[in-house]
Amino acid sequence: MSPPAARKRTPRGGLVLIDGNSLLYRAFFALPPLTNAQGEVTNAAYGFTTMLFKVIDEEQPEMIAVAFDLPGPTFRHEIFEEYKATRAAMPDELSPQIDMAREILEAMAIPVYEAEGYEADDVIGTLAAKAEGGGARVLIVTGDLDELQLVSDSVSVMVTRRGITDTKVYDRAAVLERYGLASEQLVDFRALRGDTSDNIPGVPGIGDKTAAKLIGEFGSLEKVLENIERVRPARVAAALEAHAEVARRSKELSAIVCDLPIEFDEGELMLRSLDEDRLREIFRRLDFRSLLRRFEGAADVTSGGYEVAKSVARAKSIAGELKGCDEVVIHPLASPGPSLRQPLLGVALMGEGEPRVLLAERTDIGKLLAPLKALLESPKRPKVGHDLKRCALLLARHGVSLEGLSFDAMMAAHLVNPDRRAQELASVVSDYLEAGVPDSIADGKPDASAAALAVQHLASLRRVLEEQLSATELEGLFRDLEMPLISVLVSMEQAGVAVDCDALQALSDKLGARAAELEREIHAIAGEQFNIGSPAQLRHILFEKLGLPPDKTKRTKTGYSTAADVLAGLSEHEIVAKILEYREVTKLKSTYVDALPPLVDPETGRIHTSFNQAVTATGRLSSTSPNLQNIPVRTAAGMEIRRAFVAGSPDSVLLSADYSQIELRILAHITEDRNLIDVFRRDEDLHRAAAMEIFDVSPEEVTPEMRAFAKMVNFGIPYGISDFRLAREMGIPLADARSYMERYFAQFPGVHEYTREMPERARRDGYVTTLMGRRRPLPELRTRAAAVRQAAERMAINTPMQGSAADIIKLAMLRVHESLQDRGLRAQMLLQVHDELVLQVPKPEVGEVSALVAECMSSAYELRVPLKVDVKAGGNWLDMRPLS
DNA sequence: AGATTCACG
DNA sequence: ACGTACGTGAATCTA
Repeated sequence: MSPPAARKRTPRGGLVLIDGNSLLYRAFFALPPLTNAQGEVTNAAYGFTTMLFKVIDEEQPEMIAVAFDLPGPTFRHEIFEEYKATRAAMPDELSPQIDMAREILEAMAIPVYEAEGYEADDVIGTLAAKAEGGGARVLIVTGDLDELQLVSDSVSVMVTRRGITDTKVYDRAAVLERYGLASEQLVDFRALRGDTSDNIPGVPGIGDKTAAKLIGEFGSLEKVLENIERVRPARVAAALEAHAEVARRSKELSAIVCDLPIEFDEGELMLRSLDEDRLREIFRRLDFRSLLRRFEGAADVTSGGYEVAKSVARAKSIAGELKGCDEVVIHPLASPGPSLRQPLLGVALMGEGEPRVLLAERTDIGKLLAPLKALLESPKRPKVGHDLKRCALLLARHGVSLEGLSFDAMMAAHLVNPDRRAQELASVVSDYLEAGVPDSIADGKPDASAAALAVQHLASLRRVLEEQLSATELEGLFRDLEMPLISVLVSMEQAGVAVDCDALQALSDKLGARAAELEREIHAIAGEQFNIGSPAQLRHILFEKLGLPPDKTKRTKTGYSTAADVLAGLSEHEIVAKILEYREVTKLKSTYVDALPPLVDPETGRIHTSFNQAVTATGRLSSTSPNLQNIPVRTAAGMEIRRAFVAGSPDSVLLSADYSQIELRILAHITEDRNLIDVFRRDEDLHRAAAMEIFDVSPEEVTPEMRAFAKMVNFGIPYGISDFRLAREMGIPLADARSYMERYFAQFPGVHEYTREMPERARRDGYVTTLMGRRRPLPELRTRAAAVRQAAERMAINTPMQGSAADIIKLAMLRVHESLQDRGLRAQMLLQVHDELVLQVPKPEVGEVSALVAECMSSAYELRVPLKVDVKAGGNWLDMRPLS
């Protein structure tokens, strides 16, 4: 990298304006508290300076300036005393860093502007307006989204996102995409919505959505207020009416002043040569080593003992080196986030020597990876990493299909301790290695030194965790189940699932209309406008205004519960049913119908969920962004959503295969309960059979109520249900529930023994295990606090069942995936929903695939009872017909 | 950020 | 004496 002194000046380079305070604040909170040799904290000054160089390097501006706030009140405090009143005072470690930054700017010959009684953004707004008037292009750099209001045809705004180096540049189009508004309307938007960080009040009850909708519809705050009678819903209109003055004042506070009396002197703004000697002195004093290197000649090999490679030539020689190694540690450099949409900025690799960091700076990452493609794709060259699924997905976007996944530290750490949610690299390292770790490592921040450190740590982690796996007899599960499953999940996530957005749009309109209608009716009954979505306001209406008797046994921390089951049992009052329907409709609309279409990948036209393999304490997968494991199915309205999940091509169908009562079959297997085993072997109706036992009646005498009761017992057992809860759910006396449970246990003695013995055994062992040896420590079983201990006892009962089911379907997934490949079928697994697999299948393959999937699933693991699988197929996830 | 509610197995 | 069914993820309200 060339020192900035040698930078070229492009004639049309434009003006860069930097919000000094905002960037320093961002850097201060984003970076670990770095200190120099004297113990002074320097993180903010360091981050600010890095950012400054980055912008100069990348933008090559012709002119540049930095604006700062001055201490003391501003004109905004005169308008509104409380302005920024909630803001904490500047941290002690930050203020001296502002002086450091000023000193660096002086050495770099960059002018600083400030104005008494105004903030840095007013100064920036003024300079931007003047520069724009003179025909210059302007780029504003800040950490403050409020400055987006300054975006225009020739002014764009670069905002920091996570950390400081991850930024996004907003032009008019980007503002419109994010807010659905023109930049000029953002002031109006903020006036309505308010801003807690600046303590700008806004209108109570109006959030992002409503504010954007109103401004989009009417154009400006003034237009909204003029047309207040046209504002719907009435609740919002009332709020506007009551707080119109606040909104007007909020607008005044929010608007950046663009006409301060500041002289605009092009000569002063021109980017000039910096004072290298002085800068070197400052950087040395502050211990800014990586910045110092810029002035000490180009050195690719760093002092940290790793090499940064930015050229294809170096990539080739690294590929040569790594060929001689048994295995390769690999760690991607990318910003955190959904892997399929993240750009890959580099890759750290380590064989037997020092780490090598491929960094895509001027060369496309695909070109850098090309020499390593064979190595990365070879199943015979084992790969070690952390979250290899993410790594594989990032590489796949550049045409590299990572194979030979051998050791994933995230997965290993999860198996060793599944109750620990945070499996980020940094926390795994700090748990298992005696090494302090800067947060930057796990964040996967595009930082070469962090990535180099990461691969070094991974090599050590691998040894430590392997020992732990072996000590807990988890190697088999790790090696033969979880590691191979990673590639299967990669292929499922890449495939994605097709969604009919038109159908969802139509459904959204329908649900929106219904919600509005219900809202009107509920307000009419209540006799006032209120936010039905606010439990606090709802409580007030139901229990105080309407005087409904609350269920005093159902209290939350903030008052009486208004959860659906409580509400349903509350009263016959007509408002209750309407509230329940309102809840259902708004839930479906916001969580699914409106949330799914924006998640469709523009490149594939499909939704790509992320399956997390290292989250649940029982070994299940989980699914995020979006969660496709909780798509509605239970209600009529919910089913419409499932119908929008489609095969994606006219010559394919969706095929769904699910295990029938897998957890209870596992229970039969574990307990060896004669009666339960027989029920499953004879493929009887389990709930009917249980009802016959409980009520001592013949098959024909079982009434629907009896069956429903037995069903509840059957489903409750795996959770360790209490007689108390059973009585309440069923609305029967406790004594009755108790005697029915006794009858149930008398007929299924093995089950009874299991529910008594399992917690006891687990207390002795300290953990429970699943059929395939997955382990969950339950130290709470030894605590004296009854509630805590009993909760752990229920986990001891539930985890072997839920966890074994997870083991079995994971094994089935491996076999399905492999069988499809072996047979050269085009069918593709898309989703796993705990006991169900969903595939997309070309129509000609349906017969073969259906048989294959059923076979793989039912023979995945041999139990004392058959594993029954039901297979269905159809054009969407709802309308499916049974196969097999 | 935490609490509440509710979607799924 | 104590609380009362396991495991998740997401949207929304509130402080």
